[in-house]
Amino acid sequence: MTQTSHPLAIEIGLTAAIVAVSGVASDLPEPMILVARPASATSAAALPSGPFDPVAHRTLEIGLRAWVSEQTGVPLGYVEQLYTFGDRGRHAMADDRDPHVVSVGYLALTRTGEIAQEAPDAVFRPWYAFFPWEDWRAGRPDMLDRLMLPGLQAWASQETAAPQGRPSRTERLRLMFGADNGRFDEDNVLERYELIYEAGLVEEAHRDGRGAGPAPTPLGQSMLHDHRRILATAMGRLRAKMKYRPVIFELMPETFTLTALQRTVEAISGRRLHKQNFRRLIESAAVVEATGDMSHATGGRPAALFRFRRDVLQERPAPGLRVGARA
Amino acid sequence: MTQTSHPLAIEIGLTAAIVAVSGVASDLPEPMILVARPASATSAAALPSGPFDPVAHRTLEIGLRAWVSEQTGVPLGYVEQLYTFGDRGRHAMADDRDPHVVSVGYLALTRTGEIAQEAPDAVFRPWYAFFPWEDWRAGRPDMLDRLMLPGLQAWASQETAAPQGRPSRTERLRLMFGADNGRFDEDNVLERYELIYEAGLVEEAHRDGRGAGPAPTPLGQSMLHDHRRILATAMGRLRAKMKYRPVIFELMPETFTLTALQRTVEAISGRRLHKQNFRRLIESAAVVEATGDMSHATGGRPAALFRFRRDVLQERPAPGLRVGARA
DNA sequence: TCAAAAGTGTTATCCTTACACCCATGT
DNA sequence: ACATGGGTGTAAGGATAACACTTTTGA
Repeated sequence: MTQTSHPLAIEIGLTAAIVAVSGVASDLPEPMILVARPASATSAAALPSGPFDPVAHRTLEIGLRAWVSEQTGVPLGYVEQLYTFGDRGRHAMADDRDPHVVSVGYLALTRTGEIAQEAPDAVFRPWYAFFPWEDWRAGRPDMLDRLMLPGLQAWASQETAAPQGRPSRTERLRLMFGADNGRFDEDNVLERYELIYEAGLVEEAHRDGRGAGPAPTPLGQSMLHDHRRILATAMGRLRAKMKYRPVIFELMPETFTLTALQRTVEAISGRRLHKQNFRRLIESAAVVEATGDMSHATGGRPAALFRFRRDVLQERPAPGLRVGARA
Repeated sequence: MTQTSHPLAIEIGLTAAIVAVSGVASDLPEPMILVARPASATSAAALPSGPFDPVAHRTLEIGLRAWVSEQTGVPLGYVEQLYTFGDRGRHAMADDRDPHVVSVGYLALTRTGEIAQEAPDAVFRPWYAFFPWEDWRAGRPDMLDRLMLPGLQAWASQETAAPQGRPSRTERLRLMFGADNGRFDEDNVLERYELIYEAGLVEEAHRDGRGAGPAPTPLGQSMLHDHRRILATAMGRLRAKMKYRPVIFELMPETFTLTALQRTVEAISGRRLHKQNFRRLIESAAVVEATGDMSHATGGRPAALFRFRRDVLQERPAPGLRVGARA
C-alpha cells in the first residue's frame, strides 16, 4: 500500500512564472512575465522551464533557483510553489508527441531594475498580452462583450443535461465573468482561463484537440503546452496573496511614492483603486515608513518617498493589503 | 531552455490525507485521518500513498482517486491538491535508502458513515493523535508549556546571528505559538510543525539525522517519511479553506443540527466558537435550509434539522464560514 | 497663474463582537 | 419541576466605502 515494486519513471519539469513590474514610477505600470525567447518567429511563447535533477538539488525550489539564475541571469527574490500539473493532452506538440511530463509550476517575483540586460534567452513581456481580458484598469474591456461572452454563451447553451452537483456552464459563466449581475472577482484568473479553454475559445484548446471547428479568434497570445494555464495560476495567486501578505514590495524599488505603490497594486490586480482609502489602508497596516526624501519627478506637487518596513514581518502575521473598494 | 535532452526519471508518489469526522452528532466530534494499517506493531503510521502511472491515468487526481477507491474502498468526495514535496532527506528509511521520490500531497474529504467497514489495509485514527498541540477545544493544551516551549526556546536561543531578511527563530516562535503576546492562528499548522521539526523535537527530525542527541520526548505520534508534514499541510489547508468555501458539508451527514455543525467546525479548527455568532453567521451565509424535521436525540429541547443548500454554490462565489470570535 | 498631482477630514453603513435571557422537551 | 440543551434580541465598537476639498510644486 505504501510503495510498490516497479517504479514508474517520469520526468519532472519545473516551470516558473517570473514576474516583475516595469514603469513602477510611471502612470501605468505594466506587470511583466519572463518568457523564453522563441527559437523561431512562428513558435509559441514559453515560460522558462527546466528539468528537476534530484541528485544535484536537495529540494525542488533549490533546483528551480539554480537553473533560473544560471540560464536567465534573473535574480529571484520571493518564490512560491503553485501547483503540479500532470494532465496528459496538455502537452500536445506539433509532432504529436505527448511526453510523460509532470510540471511543477512556480511563481517568482523580481525587480525589473535588477535584471541583467544580457539575460541570454529570455525576455520580459506584459502579462496582459496573454490575458487582455484581465486588465480592467481602463474599465471593462470591450473584448469581453465583443469576442468572449458570445462564444461562451453559445458553449453554455450547448449543455443539455446539467451536471449533478457541479455548477452548470451557465452558472460558472455568471460567477466568473459576472455575466448578468456584475461581480468580477479579479482573483479567479485560472477559473476564467479554464472556462474559455473548455469552451474551445483559445488556441491551446484547438491545438490539444478540443473544439472541432477552425482555429478560433485568438483571445490573447497563446503559449506553449499548458504554460498559459500556469501563468493564469500565478496571476490569480499573486492577486490573492497580495491581500494578506506584503509580497507587493518584492516588486517595488527600495523607495517609492504612495501613488507608485497604488499604481503597482492596480497593475497586478487589474483594477483601479480608491486613492484615499488606499492610503488609509497603507497607514493602518503600517507597512511603510517615510524616508524623509521627496520625489520631484511627478509633474505636480512633490511626493513623499517611502520604504517597506521589513520589521512588520516580525510584528504581525498577516500584513497584507486588503484592497477592497473600487475607484 | 525549454526541455533538455536526457530526461531525469523520478518516481512520483501520490499521498493522500483522507479526512472524515467521527461522532458528528456527539458533543465532541473527532477529525479522523486514514492511515495505512502498519505492517508490524513497531512500524510507523503512514498515509495511504501510491505511485502515479501516467499511462493509466490522464491526470494526477484521476490516478489518486483510482488507487484510493481500489485499495481502501473509501469513496472520496472533495479532493484538493496540497503541495509537491521533493526534499531529499525527508524520505530517510530504516535501511538508509533515500529513494528519489517526489510526493504530491492531496487533501480528500469523506464521511465516516459511508466507509465500508472492510477497508482492507487502512484505518481511521484521530488526527490530534499526531498533533495534540493543535487541539485547543478544552483550552490551551498544557503540553505546550510543559514539553514544547522549553525545547523551542532553547533552540531559539542557540541562534547566534539573526538571519538577514528572514525572521529570527525567536520571532517565528512568537508568531506561530503566540509565546508572549498570545495570538495563536489555528491555520498555521504546517509552520508550527516545521518549527518543531527544525528544532529537532519530533521523532522524524531525529530519524532524518537532525538534532544530534537522544531521541526526544515524543511530541505526538510520528509518521513514516514526511507524512506528518503532509498531514500538517492538510490540516492547515482545511482550516483555512473552511472559512471561504463550504467544504465542511463534505464531512457532515445529509441532515444535521446547528450544534452538530458547530461542533464539527470546532473539531476541525481546534477551538471553541461563540454559539450565537456562529448561528448568525450560518444564517447570513444562507448555506443551510431547515428540513422541517426535528432531532430528539439531544437530551434537551429537540433541535431543528438542516441540510446544506447545494445551490449556494451557484449563487455566491465564496460562501464559507468566516469563523471569527472565540467562545 | 494655472495645470497636475499630492495629500487630508468627515460621515454613513455594515459587519463583528459581546452581552443575557427565554423556550421546549425528556426524565 | 428541573435539568438540558435549543434558540433569539439588541447594543457597542470598529472597519469599510463614499463623499469633496486644500496644498504644493513646475512650467
